[in-house]
Amino acid sequence: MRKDSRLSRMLHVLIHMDQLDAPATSEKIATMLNTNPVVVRRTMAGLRDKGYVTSVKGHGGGWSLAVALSDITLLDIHNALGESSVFTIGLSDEHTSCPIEIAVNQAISDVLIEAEALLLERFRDVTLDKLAVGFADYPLNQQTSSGE
Amino acid sequence: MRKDSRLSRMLHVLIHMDQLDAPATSEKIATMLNTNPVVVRRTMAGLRDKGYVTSVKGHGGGWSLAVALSDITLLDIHNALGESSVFTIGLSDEHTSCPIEIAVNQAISDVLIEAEALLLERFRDVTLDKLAVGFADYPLNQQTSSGE
DNA sequence: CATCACGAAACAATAAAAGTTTCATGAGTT
DNA sequence: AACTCATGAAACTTTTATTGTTTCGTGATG
Ligand code: FES
Ligand code: FES
Repeated sequence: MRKDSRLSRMLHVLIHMDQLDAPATSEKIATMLNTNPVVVRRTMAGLRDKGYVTSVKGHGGGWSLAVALSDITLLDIHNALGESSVFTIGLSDEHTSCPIEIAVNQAISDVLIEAEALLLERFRDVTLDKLAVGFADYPLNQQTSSGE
Repeated sequence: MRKDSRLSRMLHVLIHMDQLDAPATSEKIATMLNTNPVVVRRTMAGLRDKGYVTSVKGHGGGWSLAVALSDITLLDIHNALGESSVFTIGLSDEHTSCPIEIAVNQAISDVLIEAEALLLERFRDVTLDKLAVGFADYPLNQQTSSGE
């Protein structure tokens, strides 16, 4: 089952951004993530809509943090990415009037809801500044001539 | 993100199978699930390997429950299906030596592990006989002339 | 006014899961 | 023994969500 690493990647980016003076361009972020600028814009758009980052066009433009890392939680970013569900597990819907299917789906659903609630609760407890430790000199804008 | 409804479907099938006298063929199960026999065999193979069902070739062959529903838990079936992870959320691995990526992944991983542990614990608490209620007359081998 | 960088939309490539086809084998039936 | 039914296994095709790409428009800087 395919994994969605956007949360991990965006957190990584945001924390690096906090160490920058100038905005980070989509191009630069894309290089850092081994992807391309359009994908970066697509993903960051959700964060901008929620007000966590701002984007500026033109010369010297790019992406900047709009709020302090201490005011952003994992849950904030998770929500901003608009992921439907955190689980790979889904329910069947072929026999919606079959009492057995109903009972089975109810049982699974109960568990998923409880587990997701715990997960979101934990995500809400972690602010990004707690993760910005020991960064030393791994800035986003550093020219890594000797790659990776 | 794609959903995996195999757990829900297999539970449904197993409970219906419990109400049958004769083995259920892959063909019959496939019809019930709006899929095809090979997919059914592929999925049920995992359950057979763990001993929850048996398969018999030839005339009158097919799939049968090997143990009582009360001796099978949601966790058993979940494990038998061999799903790697229950989450759509993955970790990044582009900069494995970057302390920020490490911290981010650690934080996410901690939460996922805790949430998955809760989920598996709950799955272990539910035996299939608890779901086999009010089935009335929806047998797997019933000829539904007036479809679905 | 030239360049930079985002925004948006359309399109192509990728990859995982599901679906399909084919053949072999074993188990009952006649 | 011959026939039919049903699983097992392997190779292949289709589907679909996501990612990646291309192109053009717009605003901002110098
Ligand atoms: S399968 Fe449960 S009733 Fe059609
Ligand atoms: S990005 Fe965190 S260091 Fe290369």
